[in-house]
Amino acid sequence: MESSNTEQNILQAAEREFLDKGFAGAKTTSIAAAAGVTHTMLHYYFRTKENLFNKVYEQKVALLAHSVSGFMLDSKLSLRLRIQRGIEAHFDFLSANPDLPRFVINEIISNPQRLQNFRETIAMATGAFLQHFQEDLDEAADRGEIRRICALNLLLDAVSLNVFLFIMFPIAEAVTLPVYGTREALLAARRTENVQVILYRLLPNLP
Amino acid sequence: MESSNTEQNILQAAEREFLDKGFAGAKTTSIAAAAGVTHTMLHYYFRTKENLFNKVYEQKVALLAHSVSGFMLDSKLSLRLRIQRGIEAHFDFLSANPDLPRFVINEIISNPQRLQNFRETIAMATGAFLQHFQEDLDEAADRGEIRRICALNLLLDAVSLNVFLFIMFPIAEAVTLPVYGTREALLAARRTENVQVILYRLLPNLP
DNA sequence: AATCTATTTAACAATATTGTTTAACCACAC
DNA sequence: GTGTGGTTAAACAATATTGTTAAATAGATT
Repeated sequence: MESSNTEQNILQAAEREFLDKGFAGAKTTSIAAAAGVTHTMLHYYFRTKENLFNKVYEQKVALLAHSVSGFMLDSKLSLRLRIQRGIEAHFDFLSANPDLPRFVINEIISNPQRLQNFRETIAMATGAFLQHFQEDLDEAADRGEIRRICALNLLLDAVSLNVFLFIMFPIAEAVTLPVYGTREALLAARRTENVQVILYRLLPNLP
Repeated sequence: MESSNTEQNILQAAEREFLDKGFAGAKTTSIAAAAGVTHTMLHYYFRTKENLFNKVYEQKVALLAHSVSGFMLDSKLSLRLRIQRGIEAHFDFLSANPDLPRFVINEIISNPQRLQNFRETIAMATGAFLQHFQEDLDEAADRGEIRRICALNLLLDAVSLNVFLFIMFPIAEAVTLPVYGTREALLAARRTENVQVILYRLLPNLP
């Protein structure tokens, strides 16, 4: 018996289907077919489509939340280097999970109730991080290492630069393919550029 | 008789519904109800759901394509000022059409065929713009007014910063509300910040 | 051997959704 | 007045989709 195997197959097929087509666009029959199991088995394991979706969704929300923690490398490196590494880690995470942000936001849009459930959680988690991050920024600014800046703005800048590419990938690829040629070249170029943008943003005015 | 009025009512209701829920999530009955007309009328005017969707979609793709042209202000202003105005115009356009990018990309993801139809169109239109823009950038760099930069990178930087906020608005709002308080304050802050990021990116190294 | 679980096949029920048809109504134009 | 086109209402057909059920099989567990 490959019990957990079948369950995993269904979950993986469901993940692919939900990510591509959203909740409404995904069909349980199509998921079952993609998973190589019968329609009956899908309901046997998950009873309802909603149930199956929630399993996938919770897992993905947790992943997305985790992705922000990539910014919090509290090493002994310089602040600038820490920020650089944080952005690169975030970018690499998105490379491995390219349609995660679109999936999560789409479900929130079509079902706003979902956001309410963890609205406060978000505010608290990021609030704590931002407060600490702001202190680091201010201290570095006091030492003249960086330009003075609002931590929230810096965070949004970095996340915007990184996430946009993956959310709009097909369009971005269509626009950039004549220049970069390959997908890999595009990713490499943007990974570098995003870091540069933030570093220039932080570069202090020379005296 | 309010013939054109009914048709417009349907189109507007369809737009709202398609933008919120996507093609699969939108229901013709729900659209008809929202438009205040009968189920029959919707089919009388548009025959099929697909038909109605295409009307909305084509209109939105045209809008999105048009939005890039906001960057091309060929005035006699300095390059830096032209870029600043272009970004602001783009941001304001997105403020007025906040879910346009998500709508267009979602449909492309769930129906990749759509992209093929205007893949070359995109490449050509942006290609022409980028070539001209790159010349302007190079000349300004020669004069020492800005840092030398790839036009495509600059375009992606600006568009990323602007578009991300609107695509992820509910999440961004949840994160930033404790800091900015209101939606308007958030928008104003990001509008300014996005321009700043690009201007710092362009700031030449002092000699 | 008896039992339990995973599995397939097949048929079925319930509902939602898209799309059509018909009959009737009303206003306006000719 | 007659006809035309927009409109409603109601019923209907066709299909898709979700979900359930029953019967049979086979491996593993007891």
